[in-house]
Amino acid sequence: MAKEVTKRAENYSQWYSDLVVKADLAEQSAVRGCMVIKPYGYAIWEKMQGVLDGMFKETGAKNAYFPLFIPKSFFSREAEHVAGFAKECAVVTHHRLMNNPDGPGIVVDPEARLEEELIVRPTSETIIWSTYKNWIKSWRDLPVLCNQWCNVVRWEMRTRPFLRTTEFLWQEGHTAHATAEEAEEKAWEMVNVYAKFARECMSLPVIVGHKSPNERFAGALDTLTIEAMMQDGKALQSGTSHFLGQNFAKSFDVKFADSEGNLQYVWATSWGVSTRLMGALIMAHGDDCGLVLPPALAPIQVVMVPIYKTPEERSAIIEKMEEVKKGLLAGGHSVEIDDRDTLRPGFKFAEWELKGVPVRLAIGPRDLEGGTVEVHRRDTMEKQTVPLESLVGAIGSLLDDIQRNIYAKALAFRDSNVEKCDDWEEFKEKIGTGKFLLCHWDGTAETEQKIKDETKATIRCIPVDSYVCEEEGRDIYSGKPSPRRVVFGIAY
RNA sequence: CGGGGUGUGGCGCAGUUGGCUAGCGCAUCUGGUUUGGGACCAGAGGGUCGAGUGUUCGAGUCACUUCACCCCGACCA
Repeated sequence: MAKEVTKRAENYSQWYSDLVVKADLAEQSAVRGCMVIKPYGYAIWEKMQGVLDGMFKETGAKNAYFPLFIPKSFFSREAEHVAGFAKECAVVTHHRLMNNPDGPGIVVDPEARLEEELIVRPTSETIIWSTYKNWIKSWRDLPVLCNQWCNVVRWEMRTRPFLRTTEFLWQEGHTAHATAEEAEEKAWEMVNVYAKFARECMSLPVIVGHKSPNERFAGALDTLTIEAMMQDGKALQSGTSHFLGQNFAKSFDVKFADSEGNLQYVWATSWGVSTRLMGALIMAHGDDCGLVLPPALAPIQVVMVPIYKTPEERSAIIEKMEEVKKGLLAGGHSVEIDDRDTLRPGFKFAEWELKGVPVRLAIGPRDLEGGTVEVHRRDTMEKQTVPLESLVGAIGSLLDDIQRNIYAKALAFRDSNVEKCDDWEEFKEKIGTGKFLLCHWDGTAETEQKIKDETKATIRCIPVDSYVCEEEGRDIYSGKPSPRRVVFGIAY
């Protein structure tokens, strides 16, 4: 039996297809780089959506929806933006199919060619700004704060489950402001919303910072990011917030009359997070037994597994469990009783562990007699026996503790893999071993590019709230002066 | 698009220098015993070996062609 367990552990240490598929989160479909998100995986996404949506509303944003198809001509307006996306777009050229006149099957009707091709949105800046043009006339119309939950398509050359799929679900916020200061402040507000969400809900320690010019969003003046470290030491850009300046306003001619009657271009931001966060969750917390979900995002927080021999015992235990469930539901926890009669307890234990359920309760004849419950926590895999009467309170604080512990564990891991580095030879040696290196950088794109070419490492961010190091030094590569250290890492 | 790899029951794989009836594990179905950490025994069903062409008395195995997928790179959230 020990052999069997070892074999499984080897399988699950492969983070992508194996863990994800076997964890019942997703199956890769036959379509290139697309994903089926199964109900359990989708439930996690819905949880994320719910929390984030609430946080957005607190900032004053409102949800809206814009079309999936964007006329090609919209893309010709913002040159820099298009250069960043045009290479990877799906294009609709026809609107009808017909029976194949030369044989069996269906073909595209050549008569049904579109006058103007439609682009399946890779992001919605162009269509949203075309719309904002009509919404914004006066300073009284500002700010405009819209968010959209939708899917987008980017025809990437290389895909990875959850991290870079051809089609993905996301949220994109687009705001318009009267002043640069207000827009910039909004960009910061939103990156901080993401950071708070990552840290408090996902138990994911992230570094907030600026992107270097090379890594900036196409068309942005400044890109703010939250960067996370996965368990292999690689970096994952988990969310971004862009200060777009007046680039889009100028390209789409969005002007407003200020309080003195002067026409001005608006100032813009955009911000988004995607189903990539699901990948972050899996890779940051998962272990050899499967997923480890933070209680705040777990679709099921507590699962109950009955242990019995006879039908009489079974009904008595299930009855007791229903009672316990009521108490837990009243305490605000999501609970499921696994009353499947065809599976043995050990199998169920393993299955729920795979799904990452934070807490498992087992009740058997012994517990029934003694008025106790066996409580198992997923993060540490520890078991303890708790008296029934104090269970609800115990579960509440246990869930809080798990939420904190997962964060602490991830933070400790990251801290132990971030170090300062001032020597180029040492940099080359260490960067491939799964570390973030805090190094001096001369601020030029050329140096960054050279470092990338030689080591695959990029500047993950210029940090503003963790690992901030404002000290004079010399660039790790060029030796030129540098005012501060930045975070280098190998990214997904 | 370059470099490498893999295609054999639902899943994961073995299959020798070509050889006769294509195997194994998991899963499934039936019956029984089990049930506090992924049960066991007995039996059963399920495959035109990715596709095509060729070599051969004979091809899962060799050659060529083609398709699909995976990994590495360029691109990227």
